[in-house]
Amino acid sequence: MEPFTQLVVQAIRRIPPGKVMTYGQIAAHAGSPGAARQVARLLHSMSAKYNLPWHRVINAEGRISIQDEKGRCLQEQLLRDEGVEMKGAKVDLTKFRFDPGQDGF
DNA sequence: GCCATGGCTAGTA
DNA sequence: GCCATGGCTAGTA
Repeated sequence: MEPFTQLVVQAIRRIPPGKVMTYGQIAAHAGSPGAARQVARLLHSMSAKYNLPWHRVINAEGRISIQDEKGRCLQEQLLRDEGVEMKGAKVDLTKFRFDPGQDGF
């Protein structure tokens, strides 16, 4: 596994329940700001295999990015179950964004 | 809503 | 070449 991939996986693993991170945030944290799309691709291809909390990753607008209807419902459900509120279709990032720097990692 | 970005992978030679 | 992004612009009300 490439170092970037490794760091992305690690970052996603560390998102605590009830918090979210954005694709761009994770990319930046893994040392490649601007590589947000790769994070999305990695999530898609590796979340099952590596048992990642994929549902805690959303886009910079605070929206669920997944296209498939079932998938997006599931993601929303999982987030709500953890206490992440959604107003409209959006998560309030000022409240629920996880910042690895500040939150003790 | 357009398009630059960039790490990865499938698929060819 | 792909893409579960993101940031900026044009164009409407």
